This record gives sequence, C-alpha cells and structure tokens, in this order.
Amino acid sequence: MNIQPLLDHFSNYRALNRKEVNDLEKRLAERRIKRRQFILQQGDLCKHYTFVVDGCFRMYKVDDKGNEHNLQFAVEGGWIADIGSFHSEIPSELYIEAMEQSVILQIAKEDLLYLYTEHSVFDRIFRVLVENAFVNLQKRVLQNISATAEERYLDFLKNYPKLFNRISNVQIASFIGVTPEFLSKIRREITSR
Amino acid sequence: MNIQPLLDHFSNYRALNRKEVNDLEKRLAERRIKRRQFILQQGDLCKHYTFVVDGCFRMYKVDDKGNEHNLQFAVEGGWIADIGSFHSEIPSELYIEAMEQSVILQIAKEDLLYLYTEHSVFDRIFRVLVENAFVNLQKRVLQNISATAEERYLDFLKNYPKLFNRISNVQIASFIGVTPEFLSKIRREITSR
DNA sequence: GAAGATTCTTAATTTATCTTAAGATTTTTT
DNA sequence: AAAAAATCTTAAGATAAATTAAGAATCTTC
Repeated sequence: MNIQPLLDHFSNYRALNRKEVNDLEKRLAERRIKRRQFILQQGDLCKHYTFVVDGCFRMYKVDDKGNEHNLQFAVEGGWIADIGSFHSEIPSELYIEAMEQSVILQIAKEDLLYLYTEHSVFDRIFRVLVENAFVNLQKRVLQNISATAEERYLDFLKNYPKLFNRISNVQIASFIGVTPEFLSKIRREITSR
Repeated sequence: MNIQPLLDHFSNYRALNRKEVNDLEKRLAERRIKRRQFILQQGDLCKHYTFVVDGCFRMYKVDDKGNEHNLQFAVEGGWIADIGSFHSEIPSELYIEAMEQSVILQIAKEDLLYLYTEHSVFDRIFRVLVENAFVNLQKRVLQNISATAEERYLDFLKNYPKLFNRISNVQIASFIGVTPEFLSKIRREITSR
C-alpha cells in the first residue's frame, strides 16, 4: 500500500509527524476499483472518506424521472464522500461511480473519529480542506443562479482542465445542469465563431 | 457585550471550558448594524467571521449587468463571511448587507487563528460547522441543476421557515435564481390550484 | 398623514432550454 | 474484425424563463 500521495496531499496543509503518519497508515485501506464500479449506491450508508490516488469518480443523484445529475467529480489528489450520510448515518441518496480504473485510499468513520480525537492536526487539516471545498461550491452556486448555460460550460472547461478531455460531454452536461442535446448546441455555437 | 448566544451555539457542537470561553470573549467584538448597512463590500478584504446574534443579513454578488445575486442569508444563530477572501486575503467580490437592524459578534482573522492554535476545540467546532454548511450547499447545487424554479421556490419556503415571511420576494427570487416577475408568476400558479 | 420609494402583480413578447427522435460517430466488448 | 453500446449531433416543436412595461399595493420617511 502506497500512502505517499495522501501524505503529499496533507503536506500542503500541515506536515505530519512520525506518530501521526503511523496512526494514519494503520487505518487506511487501499482498493483498486474498476471502471463503472460503485463505491456508494443510493440507500447505502456512506462509511468512508475516499481519497483518489489514481483515476476518476463522479458522485450523482438519480431523480424521480430517472435522470442523473452529477454533483461532484474527483480525480487523483481529491476527496469524495457523501459527508451528510457519513456523519448523520442516514442512507445516502447518491451514487459514487468510478469513471476509470482507479486506486483509492479509504478511511472508515470510526477511524477518522479516532484520528480527530487523538491528533488534533486532523481536525485542522480537514477543517481547511472543507473550507476550500465550501468556497469552490459557493462559486458554483453563484454561477448556477447568475450565469447562462454557455458561461457555465466555458467555466467548467477553465476550472477542470484535468477533466474536460477525459470524460464525455454527457457527464459535463449533467454537471452544469443542461441536457446533452443543448450542450451539443452550445458547443456548435462556440465553435462557429 | 452578551456572548451567551454564541456560547449556546457552540454548545451544540462541543462545550467550552472556562479558559476557552475567557480567551474567546477577549477576542470578540459586538456591533450594532442598521438596516441597509454593509459589513462587507466588493473590493474589501473580509477580515471577520460574523455571528448573527439578532437580525438578518444577505451576502450577494453584483454581476456585469448590475444584477444582484443572493448567495447566502444569515439570521440569528448563523454565521456569515466571505471565507475565500478571509483566508486568501484577496479582495472580496461580495457584499454583506443587513436586511434588518442587527446585533453581531465578530472575530478577526488573527484572533481566530490564535484560538485555532491555542485551543484545538475551535478547529473541531469550525470543522463541523463548515461540514454542515457544505452539505447544505451541496443540496442547493443539486436543486439548481435538477429542479424547476417552482420546486426551488417551494424548497426555499420549507428550508427557511424563519425567513420567507420576513424578506421580500425580490430577495427570494435572487436567491433561487429567477427574476422577481417570474417568481410572481410561480406564486400565482401555486395559489390558483 | 402625505410623498416617495420599494415591492408585487399582470400580460405580452422574446429568448433560453428541454424533449423527442433519428442518424452519424466513436468507444467498448466480444 | 465484427457487434454492441455509448456518445454526439441535428432539427423541429414544446415548455420554461427572461424582458419589458404599466399599474396597484405596501412600506418608509418626513
């Protein structure tokens, strides 16, 4: 099990000492996930925080009509979890699906709570991580209530340079909140000028 | 200065001991804010986290066309700040305006950082606070990309029972991302069935 | 209590986006 | 390499939402 990518990630926020690294490593599980495999499905409890070492995931909801709506993507170096289900222990309404063959490191709830309590550095690191994620999500909300579909698409390309040529336009459309057909139209209009 | 509302708020997450309360109190400032007064304007640095003891605020952005878009409301018992500007020390693009005469408790960045470092309980409390805010914001994003304007309006009424009969429909329209005229049409249709 | 400002409603017109369906292209699986 | 599945494009018609404008209702201020 190679936890170096996660240690590198943490070191952007706060370096860990030997004991913290050791306690962390004992509580991590490495998994290899195939394309189209789920690590969370509607009705499940979300029991882990997942760090993506390699690969790509999407978290989405299926509405009453059966349409999928992408709430979040995660690529190497990112986290993915249904935090609400994780903490409240209520069944998730979300799916988390691998979009590529992936390698992840997972930490279970009781283990994370242990780390929080034993080493306050983890409270610190995760506070900052969630703050950053929150700020990014606020920008997305502002976009959603103020920008046109075309602006949201162009912004997606700018904000997700690792992703836009790696996933289908269907997935992008679902993320920015338009139909694939309309995204196709937007792309044609952008190209033709 | 009455900090009891803030202590009550914190006690939902973790009770503070005497030293923590004392250190906290020394670093809080109470302010009385008049209706329509700003505690943050575009171009300012956001230098404080603001806890609302009494009253009501909105945080919004003004787009290129001069239209306002409400990103967040905060009433008594809630927090409001431009966290991105606060941490990165970059000028804010947002305004925070009192919608009623209000009383707030503010804590400056250096004081909050001191508390984080001196008492890890504050890292813990704010981690949980931001996690909860993050989960709520995710729900809003899902709504924005999947629900109709009418559904978003009905959901607003459900989620903000303290607010909907206290602020104008213009503000609600700006929050859910429609024009006031269209919200008026939605309301008429809801009433007429 | 009157004047001014803000907010709400209504309706007509225009624009943005969705729906459906079909065919073309690309990717994945066999 | 062929077959199957997924993706992308196009277009027409339907629906959702924005815009504009005018008047009514409500709230604020003097």
